[in-house]
Amino acid sequence: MVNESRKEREYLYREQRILDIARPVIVQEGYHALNMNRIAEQLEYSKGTVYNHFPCKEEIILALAIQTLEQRTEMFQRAARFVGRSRERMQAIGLACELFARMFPEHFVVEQLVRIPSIWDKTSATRQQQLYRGETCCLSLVSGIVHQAVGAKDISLPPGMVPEELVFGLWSMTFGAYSMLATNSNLPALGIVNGYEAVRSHLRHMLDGYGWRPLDAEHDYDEVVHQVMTQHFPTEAAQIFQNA
Amino acid sequence: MVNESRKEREYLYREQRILDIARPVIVQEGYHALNMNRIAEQLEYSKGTVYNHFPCKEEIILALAIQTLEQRTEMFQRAARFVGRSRERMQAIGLACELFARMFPEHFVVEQLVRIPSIWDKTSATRQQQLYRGETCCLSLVSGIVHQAVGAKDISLPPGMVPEELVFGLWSMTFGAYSMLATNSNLPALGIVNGYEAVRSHLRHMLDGYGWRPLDAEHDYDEVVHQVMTQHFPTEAAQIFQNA
DNA sequence: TCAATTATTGACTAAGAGTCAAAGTATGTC
DNA sequence: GACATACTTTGACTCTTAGTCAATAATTGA
Repeated sequence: MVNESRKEREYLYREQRILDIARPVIVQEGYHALNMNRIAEQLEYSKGTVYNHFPCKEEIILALAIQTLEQRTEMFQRAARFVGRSRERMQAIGLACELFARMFPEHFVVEQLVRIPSIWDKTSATRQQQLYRGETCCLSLVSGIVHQAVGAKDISLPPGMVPEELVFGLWSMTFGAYSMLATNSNLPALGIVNGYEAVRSHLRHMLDGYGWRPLDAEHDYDEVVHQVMTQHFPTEAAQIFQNA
Repeated sequence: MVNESRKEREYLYREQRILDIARPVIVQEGYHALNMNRIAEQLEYSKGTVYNHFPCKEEIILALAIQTLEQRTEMFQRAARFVGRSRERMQAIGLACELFARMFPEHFVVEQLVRIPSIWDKTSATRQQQLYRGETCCLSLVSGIVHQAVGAKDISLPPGMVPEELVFGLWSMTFGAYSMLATNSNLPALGIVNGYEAVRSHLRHMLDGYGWRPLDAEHDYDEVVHQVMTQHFPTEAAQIFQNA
């Protein structure tokens, strides 16, 4: 049984290596540059062996998306540990989200790729479920904070709106903005110079619009950001804001 | 010269036919189902002739994106003609945006496709410029309304924020939400039942958060929507809201 | 030691993007 | 109407790459 687990470990290690080979290729040279011959060559195994791990190219893309989503979830979990009022905790999530987007801008490219129907449809239901579970986990974490807010009467949602739909709004805004920042080189010409700052402002104003207490003007959220950063994301923050 | 222009007309007509053939294939069967042999066959011309029109497959995708963007711009222009206070006119744009998204949900799939770096990089600078011009036109239309609002003191933007950055927020939210609605089949399971309604609410609350007067509570924006719909989008509204 | 099981290989097939020399068509001139 | 010139269309061809699978190699357990 010791051998069995050694083999298993080696198998998983090789699977990880395939992803480690694929990611920089996709990120730096694009989807078309990613081909199975090349992966096999770099892996120093034959193509058939690569196909033992992943039944098709698309499955590798999905595996990459799942991996970054797990990173993201881990960062969200860390942020959610912040002890404070509901909106302070949401601010912590907002910071985690921005740090994640700046550390892994390619995530949004891979995420866009994997959603292309002709790619998605080729992947296995098992891995699709895995991505969905990751998404669900991430969303529940955030909607949990909204539930806390509703419970504490820090916010009162419009009639008919559930916490998940509020999270959908925050998610849409960040997904839309970070995707465009990653792929639309026209933005600077349009006058959008500091996209990340704009997103921060929009999220705050949106929550203000919903009347989530304490409002931006009633509280020093920059101080919260500072605390979360030093307490929960010291290395990440140093990496991202070194030049700022 | 009459002959010359007849030939030109025929050429443009055939170009349009290529796009008309390509669009349903991409929408219904996906990117991979779109191949040049098939287009040539349906066009009843040879592959070489198709290549005379478009130097590569990717260029067709970009041409499709430009076409829908033109549709969108036309609808935005119609909405912007609404005479009223700045936020009423923005509400008109919001309606146009939703109608567009519901009439052409595939636009967001094509838009996502065209931004994939390995697709984008194969297209000609000329057509890229064309898409950028379309975007610029659409965005200017909307930021014009924000300028009107600032001028009329209906809104006062936070220090350092330009009107274009506010529009970037609205754009991110709608692009993100409509893209996910078009490609993420996990949303209902997550509790997001009526995405379009949620987006409407988020946009209103975000503008409220920025203090754009008259606030949602101070004015009957549903009445504005009704007016814009009957005055500027009678057929579209009938088509979309027939069952609502 | 050896049979059975499991893993690896890479030549092979299939499909589709993109090319280009040859064939076909239109136009203008005498 | 005959012919030269310019432009258009064609589809067989090459090339790349996804995916397969019978043959080969390695591992395991008795």
